[in-house]
Amino acid sequence: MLHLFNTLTGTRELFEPLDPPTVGMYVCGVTVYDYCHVGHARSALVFEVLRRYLEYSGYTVRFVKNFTDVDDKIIARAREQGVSCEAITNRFIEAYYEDMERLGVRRATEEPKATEHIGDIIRLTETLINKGLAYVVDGDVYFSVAHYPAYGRLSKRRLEDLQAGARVEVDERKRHPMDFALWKRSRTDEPSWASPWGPGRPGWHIECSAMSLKHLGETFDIHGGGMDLIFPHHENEIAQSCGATGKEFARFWVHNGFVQVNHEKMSKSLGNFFTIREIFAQSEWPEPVTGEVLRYFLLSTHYRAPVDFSDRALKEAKNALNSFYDLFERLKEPSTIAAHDHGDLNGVIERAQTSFVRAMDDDLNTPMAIAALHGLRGEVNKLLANALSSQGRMQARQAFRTMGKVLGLFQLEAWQFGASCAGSSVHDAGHQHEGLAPGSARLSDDEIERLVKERGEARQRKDFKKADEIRRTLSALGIIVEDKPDGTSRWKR
RNA sequence: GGCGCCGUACCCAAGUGGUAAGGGAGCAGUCUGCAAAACUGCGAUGCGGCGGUUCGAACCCGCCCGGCGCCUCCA
Repeated sequence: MLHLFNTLTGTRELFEPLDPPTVGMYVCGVTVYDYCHVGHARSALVFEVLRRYLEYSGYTVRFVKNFTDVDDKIIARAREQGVSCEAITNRFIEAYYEDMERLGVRRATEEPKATEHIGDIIRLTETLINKGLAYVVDGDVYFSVAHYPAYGRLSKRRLEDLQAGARVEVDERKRHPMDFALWKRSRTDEPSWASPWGPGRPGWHIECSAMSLKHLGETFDIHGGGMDLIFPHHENEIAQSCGATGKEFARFWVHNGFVQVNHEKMSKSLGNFFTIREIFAQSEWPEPVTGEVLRYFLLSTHYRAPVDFSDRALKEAKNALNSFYDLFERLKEPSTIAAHDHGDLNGVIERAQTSFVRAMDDDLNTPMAIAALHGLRGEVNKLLANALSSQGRMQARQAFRTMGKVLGLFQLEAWQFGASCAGSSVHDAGHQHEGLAPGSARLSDDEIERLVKERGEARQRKDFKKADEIRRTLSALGIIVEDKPDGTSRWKR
């Protein structure tokens, strides 16, 4: 039974979908005017994991994630570069997909764009005007917060408090300083669409109301986004949606915490952000490995807590993953043990699964879920030391795959991860590593295999001096050689 | 000024009333030709501080200290 922290109520609540087994979930995506940074990655990842876990729990998820492709910053960026807004948005949507793919973030079931819903937005705005919740001034349309009594429900703010703190210059044409634009009159060189109020474009908040309404209906299960969206964006969405339909809007509001650098929020204005592509470009690991390391790092902190980004943290994530993939490689090695001899494997797996589910059910406690996987790692290592049949080994690997899939971890083959590889002095060393060469290693696999074989031969004739010399050579190139009990060796980068 | 978050061992990080998970690093041991990996053992009498409630508090309440976020675009 999944429990989720609901920002609306400020408490952890039992999650039950409105219309099981379907779950309707809307998450605010990105404004496509620049590359994504780690903060965007975290948000995308958190809600993807929620989606994966809901699916793991047997639900069918309708997952809607939007692109904001009309916005002041997009216009500014286009002007700056002397290109059209479409050129900007197309470019960064494509970049978004590239980044997400490298992180292993699956696409949502629907990914609507604001510009494809102008008609819906206009109709919704008209409804709000007709209901007396919005008014027109010189081709602009504003939402009237004073006419929506529940304003502030999500962010727990009172209009009076907001008024006192408002530091922005007040637009004299607005009836209340907190009134916000549903529709903005366009200047001549800005993108615009015909509307009952003249040519213009939608305000920021209205698109999410219109798109969620269209794709998920008036009331749906989960609405997510970064904590910084609670106010004003989500507050305004609620006002618009509930104002227009008179119905409940999203039932659960889920917000992720920030990625920080040196304990400060990672943001454009502070200039302390790392784009996802920068991290991949600078990574010493192969691309799929870097993606998994980032996932592990981001999921090893609870989604609502802040997480501090650093090279060191990434390295720690890599080390932790190494211990899993090292095990997976050993699980692949052949066993002479009888097929029925599993020890207490079934019990061990069952207990790990119970802990894993309990953790995930508890407001998506991924750090605890990861701890359960570490527990299983230790148990399987012990069983392996006491010998485990080939069948048992496969079963164990499959358990890691199944639970790991919820977090998007453990799906690679050990050789892809750069974990221990069977050396040429052993069986089936046929793995191909082309295209995965990490920046640090200059030797080809063939050369490494040759040296490992040479070392094996030296060991056989007890020429340990020579053997150690070869190992040192390889070690200097970042290649670790491990000797197995049967006298053969495995290696890893 | 208003709203809110965080502070747990050297580092990361769970735990939100019943007596401190897990990972990394470190140290010691087993194994090994030597290693590595794995396994075993060691490590906070204490959870920012001070009070209070309670049979019992890291968890609840109050005050204080330190760090941060939102209130303006922001994942």
